[in-house]
Amino acid sequence: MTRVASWNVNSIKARLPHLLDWLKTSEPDIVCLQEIKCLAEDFPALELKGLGYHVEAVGQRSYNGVALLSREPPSDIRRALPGSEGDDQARYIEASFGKLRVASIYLPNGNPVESDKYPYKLAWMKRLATHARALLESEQPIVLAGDYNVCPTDDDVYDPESWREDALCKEESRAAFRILPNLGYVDAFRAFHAEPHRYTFWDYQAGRWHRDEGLRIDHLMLSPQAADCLEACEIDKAPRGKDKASDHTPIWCAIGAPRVAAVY
DNA sequence: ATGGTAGCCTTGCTA
Repeated sequence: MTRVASWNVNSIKARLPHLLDWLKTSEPDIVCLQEIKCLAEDFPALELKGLGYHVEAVGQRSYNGVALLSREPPSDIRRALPGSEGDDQARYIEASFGKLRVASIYLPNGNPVESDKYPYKLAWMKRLATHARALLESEQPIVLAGDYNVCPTDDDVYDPESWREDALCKEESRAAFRILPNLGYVDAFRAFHAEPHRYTFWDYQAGRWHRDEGLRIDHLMLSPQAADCLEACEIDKAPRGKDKASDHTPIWCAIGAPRVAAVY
């Protein structure tokens, strides 16, 4: 059984104590981090190696940045989406851990929608979908994990009307996200939880956490071969309630041993 | 009551 988690930490340096605590109590096998907000060379790798994790990061100064932590050493590391030539934003890393392929994704926010950030988001999502489709040809278990900056439906938003024209909820964003399930990827959280108003992000402002007014924007999207072995998926709200918390909280899933392969 | 918070360093920008 392999446990894969995703957590937008909103600065790895500011969140290192919380991350170390959470790793000790939750013991995930693979962790996908987003918004590390530092250069890869400044990532606090020694502290994580002390807990037995391998570290691979794609960073940039101040903004963005993604990383993979893993018990098993990674192989075949990809550090950008195909077609990202000339795009220096650190938003994608992907690697293999045995037969499992895992990506840590920090999808562009896209606000304000009148700016060039929104077409950048949609173009980035198109590149992600094209790559996600190509990955399926391997017929292997795949987890595309991360901060997608998309609320898939109104059930994933505390106040859908006020968010309807936001880049996280606009219909173009939702349609671009739906390409993944339409290709065959499974939203691991929704495989177990049909109830509305389950969130992974609560804004720092306006008491959103204390009112439980959040968004579900962090997703674990599983290829059919991974979904076949999916045993659990949960949002761990505890880290969001701590002092000096990230505005996101971890989501994780458990993937069991492969079952008997289909025979034709 | 048109704000509020957090993190980076570019004390404005991003979210």
